[in-house]
Amino acid sequence: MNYDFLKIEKKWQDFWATHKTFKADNQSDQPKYYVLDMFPYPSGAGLHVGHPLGYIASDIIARFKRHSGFNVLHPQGYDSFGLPAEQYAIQTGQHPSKTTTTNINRYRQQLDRMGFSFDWDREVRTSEPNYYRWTQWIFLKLFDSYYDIQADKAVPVSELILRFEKEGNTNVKAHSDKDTPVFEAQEWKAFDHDQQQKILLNYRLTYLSETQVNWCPSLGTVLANDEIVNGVSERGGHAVTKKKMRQWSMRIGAYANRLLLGLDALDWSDALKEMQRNWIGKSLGASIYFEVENHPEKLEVFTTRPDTIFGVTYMTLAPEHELVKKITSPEQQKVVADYTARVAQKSDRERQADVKSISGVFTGAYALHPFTGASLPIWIGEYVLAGYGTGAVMAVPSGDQRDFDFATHFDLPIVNIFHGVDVSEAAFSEKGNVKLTHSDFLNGLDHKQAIDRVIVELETKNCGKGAVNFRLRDAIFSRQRYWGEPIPIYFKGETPMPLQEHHLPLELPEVEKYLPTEDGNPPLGNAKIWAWDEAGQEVVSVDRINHKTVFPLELNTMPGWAGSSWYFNRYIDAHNEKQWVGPKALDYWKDVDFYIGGSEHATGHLLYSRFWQKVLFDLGYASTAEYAKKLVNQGMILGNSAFVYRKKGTQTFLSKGLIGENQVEPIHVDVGLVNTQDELDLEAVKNWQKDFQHAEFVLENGKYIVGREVEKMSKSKYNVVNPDEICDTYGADTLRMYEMFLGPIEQDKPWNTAGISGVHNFLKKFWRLFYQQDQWMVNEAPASAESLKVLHQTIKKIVDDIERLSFNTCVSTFMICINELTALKCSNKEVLEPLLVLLSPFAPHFCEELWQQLGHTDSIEFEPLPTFDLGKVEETTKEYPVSFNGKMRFTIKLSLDMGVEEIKEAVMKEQKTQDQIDGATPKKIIVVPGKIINIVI
RNA sequence: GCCUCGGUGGCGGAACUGGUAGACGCGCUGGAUUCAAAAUCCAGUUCUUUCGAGAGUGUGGGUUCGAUUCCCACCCGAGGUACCA
Repeated sequence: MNYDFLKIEKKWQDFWATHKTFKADNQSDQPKYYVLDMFPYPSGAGLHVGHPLGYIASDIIARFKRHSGFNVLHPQGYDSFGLPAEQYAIQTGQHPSKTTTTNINRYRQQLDRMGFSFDWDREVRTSEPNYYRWTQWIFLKLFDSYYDIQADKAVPVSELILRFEKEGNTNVKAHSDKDTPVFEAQEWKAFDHDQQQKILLNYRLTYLSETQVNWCPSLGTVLANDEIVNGVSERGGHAVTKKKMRQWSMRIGAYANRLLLGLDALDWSDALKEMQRNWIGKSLGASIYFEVENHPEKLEVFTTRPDTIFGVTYMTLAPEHELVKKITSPEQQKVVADYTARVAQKSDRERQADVKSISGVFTGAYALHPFTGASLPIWIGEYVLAGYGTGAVMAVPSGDQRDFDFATHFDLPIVNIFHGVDVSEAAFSEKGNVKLTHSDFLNGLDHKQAIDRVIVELETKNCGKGAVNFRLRDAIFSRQRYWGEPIPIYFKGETPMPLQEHHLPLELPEVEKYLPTEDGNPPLGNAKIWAWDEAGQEVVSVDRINHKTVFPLELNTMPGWAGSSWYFNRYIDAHNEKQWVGPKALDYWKDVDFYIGGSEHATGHLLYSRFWQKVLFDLGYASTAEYAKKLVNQGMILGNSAFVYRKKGTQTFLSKGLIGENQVEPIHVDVGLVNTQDELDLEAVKNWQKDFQHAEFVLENGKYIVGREVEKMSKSKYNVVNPDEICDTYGADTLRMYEMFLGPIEQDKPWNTAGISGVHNFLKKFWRLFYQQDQWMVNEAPASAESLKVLHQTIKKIVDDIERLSFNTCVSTFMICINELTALKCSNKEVLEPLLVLLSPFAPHFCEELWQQLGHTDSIEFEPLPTFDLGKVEETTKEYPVSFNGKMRFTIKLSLDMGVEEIKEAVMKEQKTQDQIDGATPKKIIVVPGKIINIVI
């Protein structure tokens, strides 16, 4: 019997599906283990060999843990709301749900072929009402909560209202909008409903506000900071500008510190934790309030260098700063207006592009130095960002290079406050031991001492305080798109009103057009039935809005990250109709034990989901404050692009070796047209694209050899390798093992189909220990000592390596094992049976089949892992290398249980007989038990 | 610029806490088998070499009896981030 992988793999995939082998129970006496993959967005392109890398690794863990006696939860689903489906809908008019379903079916087919042990009964799709109902429910929970700074957690708004009724808001310490008014209990009670709601909105964890947003005209939507890369949209690379819009936001800023502190306890890669830390961007410093001459307003700045306060010679505001309009002197009105208008027109990209050119304008107003009372001109400068700190800086040209450059450019004064430092050429921004000068009460103090002192002084004078600032901004939550979760809110005038829990799901309405409306409303503005009848408690026709109980519903939808911020919880109890997750199921599964996915989600999904988890934890719904204590980032599998070389301006293509001095342009050709020797199939390439039909190929040694380059796998580079094709030619088990064999899981590595034969041969070799020319080889005779030693060494190594996620060395270990057993002609059941169990996480179909051939009737999946016997692995004696001054001279066979002194004695004896060193006396002998003996002469 | 990770044969990579560097696989070379091929098996494969040996893990230093591994400086690559005050 041959190794017929196609037949075997089909057989076992069907078996697992019909027997629901991987269905996990929410109740068990076994310990639980939750293995999670980042769920895919089902794109139209299908999977390439890079996609399953993480799924293979997590599947190995899941299967390994089942063998180790765990009740394993290993679910999978689809993040199925998103932009590509909607853009396809705009082009074709096809409903996105239709294309989404098609794509999901294709994904499922491809996933099934690879033999993953997913519990598909728990599948979630974020675009299904029975799922997004709970996404909306979480939105309502956020709407109904505020962040209490004293309790350091989210608390229901009902408690906030009780406090307002009792004592107003003067003593309430909570994260809230800056412009929240101060009121007493009496005043609160006197407010009407709308006024009260408006104030409460300033506290809610999700709130409406007029904010500067990143507006992408091409996509017709706002974008969150993490959706913008290098000043253009992450998707499509379109320009992004600033715009003021009334938008829903999430008060993630309230959690900045906890999100930062929580990282320490997580078993995530340092790189990823560092990315989140930088993104959160905590800095320590001070807030300082400057009086403005002849104006009641105060100018607040944040600085990390309050110690340089006496070096301040002017102030700079961001062009968007709200005080700009108020304080600009009449003479300066025009230049200031021109300047701010010019800056507003620039896109983020343009603004980032000319970071080096200095621009700015004087407002005509002056601020007063809090200690010296000196007049400080207030300027506007592009280099000050509206979004960071207060959007205003105190400029210290001697201590900050940007301030220095600005001052030099506009001829503003520079005061040197650093003793013995020359600041004529550049600012001194080090925080070393240099003492301050020209700094009044700070004279003679160093950086650290001065900061402490000046904060005390600021606080006594009531013009500043020590402060912490975070770079992390609140996350804009509204998207002007169709294919996303509707926000469960309707409007009574200006006041947003939440739907009640029992009204959910608020289902996405049908629309005729998926584009925004002509008056700029989001696509939901096209829906005919999209108003809320308060009396009937139902969604009704928009025509009825003038009726007194019928109100418009929110037209924006939620962003892509909403559904993915909690899906891992839903898997735990995916069919619960009454709750987001049932407490009993949650209590059993709790959190994710092993999470795997790409590091590109560091500042998006992985931050937002931690935020939501903490909110849900504070409110008593989630079981832990961090849902994934262990996270692994799989690397990318890169494509091995193939190039042909066209002689400039001709249709002549030169084989790689013939390029020489010729001017050529490299052109991508499909990697499927090239064999493992880099030889191009000329007939196939002519049929592949019209451009090549009349091409002339110049060959070397009768062949056209292509050039190779490693790049990201992508359709446009024609370097995509389809896993289905690999499964057809080599089988899923080979593909699984080969992907693991390519290199460390966390590392990027190039795909090379040529290398796969090594892994495939391994499986064939292993098969031959069972069958040779149709003859069943397995015998029940006791195995030889050598065979048992090979077995036990293998078990030990594999178990160790899986634990440290070194899957590539696991594959090598299996290969060595089978090579040795083949050499020993070992076909003993005693050896092969445990090996099958050990190998089955890697090559599950292969092992199930042979397991059955060995006479078992149940799946190998729950077979306990074989244990190793150290006595069989270790020998009682061992060859020790003996080196002299680190150089190896001879080996000596010693008993393992010898003590260090005994070993030394034996070595000395041996050394004398060998007469290796010419009469020298050893200074010392170093013995590392089990490893090496070194003699120092 | 700053932060993080990495740099080992022709290639992917191994060497886990300092202990015989290059496991395993690809590729390549030679051989067996075959009419031939495929498949399979065996041997060799870091470089240099006067065949004694010598050099060798990005470069230069250091610690150590001993360094791919630890320390310092630098070079290169990847990812993140950036007028962040």
